Amino acid sequence: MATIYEVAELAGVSPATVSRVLNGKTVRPPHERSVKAAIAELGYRPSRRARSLRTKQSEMIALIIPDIENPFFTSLARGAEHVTRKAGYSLVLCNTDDSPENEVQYVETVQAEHMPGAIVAATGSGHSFTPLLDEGRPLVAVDRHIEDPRADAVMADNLAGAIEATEWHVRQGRERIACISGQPSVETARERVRGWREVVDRAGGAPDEYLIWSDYHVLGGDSAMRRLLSLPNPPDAVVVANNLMAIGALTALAQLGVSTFDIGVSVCGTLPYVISAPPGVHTVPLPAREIGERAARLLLGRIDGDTEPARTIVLDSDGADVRSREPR
Amino acid sequence: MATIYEVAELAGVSPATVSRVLNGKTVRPPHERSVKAAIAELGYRPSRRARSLRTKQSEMIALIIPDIENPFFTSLARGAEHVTRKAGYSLVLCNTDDSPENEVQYVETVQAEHMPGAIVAATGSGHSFTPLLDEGRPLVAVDRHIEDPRADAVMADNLAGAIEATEWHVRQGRERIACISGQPSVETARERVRGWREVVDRAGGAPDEYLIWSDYHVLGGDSAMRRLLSLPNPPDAVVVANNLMAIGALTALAQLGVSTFDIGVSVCGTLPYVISAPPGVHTVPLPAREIGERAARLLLGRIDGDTEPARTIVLDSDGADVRSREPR
DNA sequence: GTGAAAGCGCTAACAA
DNA sequence: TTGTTAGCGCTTTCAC
Repeated sequence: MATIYEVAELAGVSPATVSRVLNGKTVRPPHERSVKAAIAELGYRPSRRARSLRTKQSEMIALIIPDIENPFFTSLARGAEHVTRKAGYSLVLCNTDDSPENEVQYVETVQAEHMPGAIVAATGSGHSFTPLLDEGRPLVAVDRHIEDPRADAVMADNLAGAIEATEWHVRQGRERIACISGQPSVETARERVRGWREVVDRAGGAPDEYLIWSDYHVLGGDSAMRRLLSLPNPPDAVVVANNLMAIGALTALAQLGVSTFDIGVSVCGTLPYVISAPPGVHTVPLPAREIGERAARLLLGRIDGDTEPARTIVLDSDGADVRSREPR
Repeated sequence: MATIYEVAELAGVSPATVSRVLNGKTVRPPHERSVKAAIAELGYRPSRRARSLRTKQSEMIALIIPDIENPFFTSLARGAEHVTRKAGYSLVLCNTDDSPENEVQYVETVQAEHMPGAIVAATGSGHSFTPLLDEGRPLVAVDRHIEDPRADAVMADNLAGAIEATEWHVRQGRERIACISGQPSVETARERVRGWREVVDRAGGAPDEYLIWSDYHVLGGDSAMRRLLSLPNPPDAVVVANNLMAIGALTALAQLGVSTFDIGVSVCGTLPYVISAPPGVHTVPLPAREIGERAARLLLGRIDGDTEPARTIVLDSDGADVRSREPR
């Protein structure tokens, strides 16, 4: 690959002048022309790493997520990629498999590559990311908060979503509404339980066995649903707290020959590629793509020097702003 | 962030010695100890960009794919990420939306960041990538070939898959087997049509209207299926050439109230998260994740200096090797 | 085995 | 407006 020196020599100017042309500084037109000609002739591309070493900037953003195979994160990634690409940034895909060790490895990568910031869906509390915040790198949490007041966040309105999911059952005339959620260490799992409980309590509450803390995976939804069905007094409706568990739960129903007429299912999240939503199934979409887009825009703003206090952006099912909160 | 000089000073050695410790060269044990202590104390991380500028190497690989939201590419990405992470490399997610302009932009990113190679599912012939091959950067094509003998490739056995998908219908006693494929410019679409035709021709062929060149998207599958059903002499079975079109086709059937008993469906690819495969639906899985893993391993080998002639690795539905071909 | 010094390709002062 | 020069943080000769 050609260097700036070769371009300079071919164009008959100094490397500094080439640099100026590259960076849109004012240069006398004839010089500019010959520099551009030389660039074209040599097929020259400025070296980002050399520039980066000098300017201490980098156009590389980390997207740190637990599972790219979960369609929620896939859509989120798509949204983030779209925005970052348009801004001339590249997205580094960091899949952690929900493992803190992998998170730490990727934190080190962010440091080693001097990435100016990251979009993060953390496993647990997110303390792995403290080093990055300490160094002043902006972080935008997505889907779940990071336990650090310096990080921005973009989230769905999980409470409202769970309330809507549960109220739908009520409107259908269901009276024994259960809930399958994720692990209690996960913020969204807790929030959705809170929404479910709020509605259920208004109608006199639900027995303890109606709440199952599962794991957000397909198999977890499957076994949770089986457990609910085997109860002495089984529910007539279930709120499922995420997309993958919903698939598991619906699979269990299908295999057991139980119709969604007998037991209604309402889902916090979008069912990926449902061939045709069975009757009795309701879905409260999660604006995954919009979360990714908003997070990317927020992060780019921070990188650009926005020093406002950290914000939490909450999006409703349509991806519209619910409210913006000041630092927690 | 601390630099190698600060570490050297704290450890009472020269930067060169610190560098040697970092790179595992032989250094007198006491020195090594004090250097390591200094590194720990300062929380020092070597700057990859500085090292990269000096060594002309980089641990960043581009994954260039048309659509991360297609579960096939999602799984492929997952496999590639897994392998590259273990090898200390990072994956840059390059989503092209099937647009050559975006491909070109990402080719420029690969150059600017001096990435040593890329995994590529190209739009069209893949000529966008010639500059990279000209510079000697190894490329591994996935899913579809690149029209360049210098690029390796890892693919599914699409011909065999389509044959199996079609023969399944034959075994079910179907007699009028149609095919919904992608655009003829796409290699996999052509291969799968070839497989379908091979089986169908053995049984006396199929009318022209039974072959639909659609577009690999959900809506394409939907409208293609509707078109087939409205034929004067509609088929009693359909081979659908990819996962997304299969979803569209099945949705159409469901909406029209046609059962898969009346019209069998056989799919080249994996149906993502099917709640329960309807009877009369058959699936020939595509080893997406394995393709990603193999491609990553192959690419890392090339980066590592493997200069054997370009190979095409073909994997069957289980992800096992079918054969390896010499350059085409 | 270790240190001094040069240089990777770029940008930013500073002079001219 | 332009060129000269120094330096970003590292690795790698080359002496010692």
